[in-house]
Amino acid sequence: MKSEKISRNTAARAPTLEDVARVSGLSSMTVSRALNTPQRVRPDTVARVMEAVRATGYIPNMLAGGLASKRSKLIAVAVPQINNSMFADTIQAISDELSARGYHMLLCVAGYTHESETEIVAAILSRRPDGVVLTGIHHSPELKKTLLNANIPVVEIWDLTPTPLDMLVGFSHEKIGDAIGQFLLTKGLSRIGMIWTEDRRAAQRKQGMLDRLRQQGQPRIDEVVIPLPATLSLGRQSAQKLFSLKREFDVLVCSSDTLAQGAIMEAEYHGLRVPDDLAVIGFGDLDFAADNKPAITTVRVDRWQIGKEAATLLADKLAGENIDTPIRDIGFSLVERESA
Amino acid sequence: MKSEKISRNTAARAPTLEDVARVSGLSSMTVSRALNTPQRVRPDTVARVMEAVRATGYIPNMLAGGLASKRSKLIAVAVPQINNSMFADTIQAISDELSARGYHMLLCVAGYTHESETEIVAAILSRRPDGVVLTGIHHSPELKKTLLNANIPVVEIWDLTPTPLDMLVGFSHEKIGDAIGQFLLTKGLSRIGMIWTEDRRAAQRKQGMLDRLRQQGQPRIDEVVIPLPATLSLGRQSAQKLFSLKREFDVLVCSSDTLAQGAIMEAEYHGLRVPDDLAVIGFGDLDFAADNKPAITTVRVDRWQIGKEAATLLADKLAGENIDTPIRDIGFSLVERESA
DNA sequence: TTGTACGCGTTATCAG
DNA sequence: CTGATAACGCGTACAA
Repeated sequence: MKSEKISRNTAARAPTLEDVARVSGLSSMTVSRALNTPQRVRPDTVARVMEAVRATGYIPNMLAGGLASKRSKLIAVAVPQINNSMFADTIQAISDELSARGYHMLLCVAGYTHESETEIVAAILSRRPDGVVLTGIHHSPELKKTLLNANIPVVEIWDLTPTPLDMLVGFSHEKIGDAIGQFLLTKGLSRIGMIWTEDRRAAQRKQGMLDRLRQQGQPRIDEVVIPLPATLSLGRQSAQKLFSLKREFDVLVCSSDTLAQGAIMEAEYHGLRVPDDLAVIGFGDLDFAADNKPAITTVRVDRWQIGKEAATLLADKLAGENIDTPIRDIGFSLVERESA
Repeated sequence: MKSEKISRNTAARAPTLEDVARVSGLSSMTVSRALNTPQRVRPDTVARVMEAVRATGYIPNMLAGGLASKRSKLIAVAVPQINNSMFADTIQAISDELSARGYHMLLCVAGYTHESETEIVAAILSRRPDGVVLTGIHHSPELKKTLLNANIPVVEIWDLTPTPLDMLVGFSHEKIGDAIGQFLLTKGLSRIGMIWTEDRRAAQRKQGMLDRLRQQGQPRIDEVVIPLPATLSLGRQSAQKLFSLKREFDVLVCSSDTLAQGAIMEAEYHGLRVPDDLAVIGFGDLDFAADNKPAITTVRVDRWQIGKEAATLLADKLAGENIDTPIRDIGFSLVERESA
């Protein structure tokens, strides 16, 4: 018995609530309360507890706490990619807002496929997060079932649908495509080159654009499809491919500002003046778009706001507040600058 | 008693190991083994378990598992910022490697101050992560004590020191500064403008550069200091400020490629040809650097590799492997391209 | 190969 | 306001 104690001590077992209780001469339950709901404990008792916490170097064990209380104070966030300028601000905003609300963020890369997302989310749920943020609205049936079954708040982001799993913060990619199409029509830009990434949301924007353009007859479009993530290099290469077609272009429409920046660079390299000889349109209003030379005409979406609202929705709902508008369309704006 | 059971059922309580055991007609312990160490269970028993798992929709509870086993399968990662191109690739690499090794990533924004990092890490430890990744090597004494006390593997990244807390993957900022200084000397670029962010690692690079330059006499340097994160816009503005000094510059040295890109843009806007009239140097070799026009002369560091090695070190150590080289200097290379 | 007993560290609940 | 007791769901250690 005695040797056991000694070995335990030498193993430097992390102090527990029990240890703090012993040192402070209180029960572990009182210590727990002093830490979590100090207003329900006499101030001087709280002080005694705090003193003992310092003395022991106690650090709460949220695994145990979460198990007992069924609240993990964890929010799981699934994104297709982390090193993608499009999502980085959103993730940062989620993280900031969550930590202000006392939550931690479990960040998972779900990729762009149904399969991986489904597996990832199943794995995620084993952490018993209090809430989940999912990128996009297209999920496998199993995913939906699993998530509904888990019975925790979910926010889908970066897209729009009248029928979200639970809550949603995003915008309509179709409408953005439509707006771009309208813009092209208005400007009389009919010989179109597209530099487009493969993901589903980009595809929706493309569809919206085509739908609009086809109202005025069949548009002439040449397209280069590229894998994610979009880079300046891919933008240049793709523009190069388009130019090598030896066809005249009025405009290059790109699925991200990064690609647009590359396309502009390549155009100028080929002696084309932007926008006089060739217009270029991007998407995202990334931080360089406004200051690029020429400044990039693009579609602005408030990536930061998406994250902030998503986190706020979750935290509010978990705080028991009533969510009157679980669907938040944060909209977008076509920002006409120099490049088109 | 009976009503309790019913209420529990209607409350749709998540199925537990016990439930799976009941359905499969086995003990919960066997189910646990079938799930975690299937090789120690008869194949047909495993099959029965899997069947029951499907039937019940069981999802393991890692809070309970972690509490019992003292292994959370969680790695906490603290970075100053998420939406910072410098760290994004590293984070992505950590995430990828960790998930391949069966770990999840708790991502925390620690900011650039000691205080916040210390608090963050204390909060982190309450999740009982199996390991921690910290950005940088300068930590508060309390942080070190807390971390050492937690007795878990730690990897510090993005910097170099002979005395890490535990393990380390990074490179020497001083040496990079030295290399840049040497480059300037070799090229005869003596009228220097600096566009520099405020963070500590950038300061180290600056110091290294100055030390080298001073070996050849007192260099003439004008500097614009900017807050993080670095943006193209800040690069342009800073260059503008420098130009407004009405002094002649041979070179603009920037603490990141993003700033360099902006500086180049602003220089060209002022009718200066890069590098003929003015050289520009960046840092990071971000994905646009090589394809910028002119291509940016910069210092390449393998941000991806940092993340991959950091995660591997942790996972290896946690797997009980012996780590012979806990300090990994991944080095850097000065990439001379068009801008300088 | 499978099962039993117990403990992990905390919180909910109810009693004082 | 404080304390005793019983979960929470799982894995360790040992027994069968």
